[in-house]
Amino acid sequence: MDADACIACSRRLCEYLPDDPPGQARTLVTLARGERLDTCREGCLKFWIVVRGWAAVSTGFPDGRRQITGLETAGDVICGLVASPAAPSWLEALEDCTICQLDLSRSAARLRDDPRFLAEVFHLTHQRLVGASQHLTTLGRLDSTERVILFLGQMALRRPGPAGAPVRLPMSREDIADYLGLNAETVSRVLTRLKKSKLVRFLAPTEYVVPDMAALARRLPVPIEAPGHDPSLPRVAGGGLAMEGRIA
Amino acid sequence: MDADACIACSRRLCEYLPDDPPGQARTLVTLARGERLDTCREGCLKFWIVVRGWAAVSTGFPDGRRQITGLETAGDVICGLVASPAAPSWLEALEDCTICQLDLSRSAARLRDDPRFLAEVFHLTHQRLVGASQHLTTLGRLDSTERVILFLGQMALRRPGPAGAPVRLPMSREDIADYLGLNAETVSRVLTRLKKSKLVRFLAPTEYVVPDMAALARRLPVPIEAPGHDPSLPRVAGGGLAMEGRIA
DNA sequence: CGTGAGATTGAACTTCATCAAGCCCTGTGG
DNA sequence: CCACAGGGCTTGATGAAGTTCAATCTCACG
Repeated sequence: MDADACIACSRRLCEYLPDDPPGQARTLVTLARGERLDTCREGCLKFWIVVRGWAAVSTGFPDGRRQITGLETAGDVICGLVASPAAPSWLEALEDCTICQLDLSRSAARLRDDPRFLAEVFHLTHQRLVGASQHLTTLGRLDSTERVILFLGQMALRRPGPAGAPVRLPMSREDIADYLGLNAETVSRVLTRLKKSKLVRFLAPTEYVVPDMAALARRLPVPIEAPGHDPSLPRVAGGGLAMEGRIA
Repeated sequence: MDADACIACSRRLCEYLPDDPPGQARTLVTLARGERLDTCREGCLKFWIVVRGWAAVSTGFPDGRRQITGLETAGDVICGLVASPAAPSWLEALEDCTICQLDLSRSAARLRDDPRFLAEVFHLTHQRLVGASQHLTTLGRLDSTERVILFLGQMALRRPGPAGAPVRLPMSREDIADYLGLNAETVSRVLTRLKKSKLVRFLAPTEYVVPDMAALARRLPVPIEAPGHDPSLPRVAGGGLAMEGRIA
């Protein structure tokens, strides 16, 4: 198994794998853009950790409408349990990416009594809930310009490296639209307006620079922050006592 | 303490209260319409259980925009940790209601190692995440008519009692609008259109009947189901082994 | 150099918000 | 008992915002 996977996965969920044969429980999957992994319905305990590239948690309607509920990149953990019986939900590669898939089903009986594991999955789920609630508010109460500004700001914050350096957009206009509850043409129009206003500068259709993050933030009624990362808490490497900072 | 509270609370979180003085850790709060309970920011472990009436989990912007992210009634549990540092978030009474407030902070050290408790809060958070993701998709991809139809259908399913009986709307048009990402006038217009189409019949502005739930459902690209209640699993009374049905 | 996917732009149209007026119902005070 | 006040609901007129459809442009790739 590629050691890079473990570097990306700060949560170290794989330490909960069964001791015996390392076999099928942990696999590295490579997805080409557009490929999907389906969330399992019932009776399985799977996790996906993005190792490289960007992927989207999406849901779809029979008539083709699609909503992206989360954008995930290296180190992000998706809990396979998130599937709802209502609408199908899946993980979709926005660009070529690598996913570490953990199947802990065989250890389920043991893990059900393991406080460290339970605290870890609680923390993951809670982080995701906070992110989902913010995104929900974005879709419900921000207009198209505000949504795009917030998106550009958040992507800039999530990119590793110094502030002010170029940000790469790992997805198409249509993907952005499906994340923001808009359509591709609207996204494009908002982007050209933002270019003209000098709030962002595009080096290429998928690469931009934010010259003045504070100026971006002033256009929004909410602070810009990376979703799913609580800046008030130190990131707990190694997992396990993740509730520490919250239950104290 | 009112015994009704414990009847409403199928989760029985109060069994995790410290044994010693029953004191301040468990209080019944009565809220008049519009009153709020603020989510605590840091270092506390509180839960709210709605005993009677309806309340909303809301967030707000400085400019006055409001988004309701969840509608809660008797038996629903709100995890106080849900607060995000970004925008303020609170629980707001939509009508006069009673809330059982549990403060487990003093037991936190013990609970951090209690698998039953951890499984319980994980389950609560997960249910909430599933609901939030569905609502997010609703706001992102359904038009105003679809949103209102889904809302009316879900409220009908959440009401105890036989299908087809009258449903009471415990909230104003503006509250509905803030839940659905619309404004009050639009909600009103959609409702009159639905009345004319005979899909719903209104006995009063806040009471309606759905003569044919299947007909409602046919107007939607998603099935109608009560948020936060996974129909595929039996409701586990008494809490504790709530992960049983999921991790197996 | 052609091809095709993605991005941009324009024009027409639909949907929803905004502003304003009027209605319904309840509670209150003369 | 009636008049009135006020909150919530409804309805209309208008305009802004976003979508749809279609045409064009850009650019990487064969």
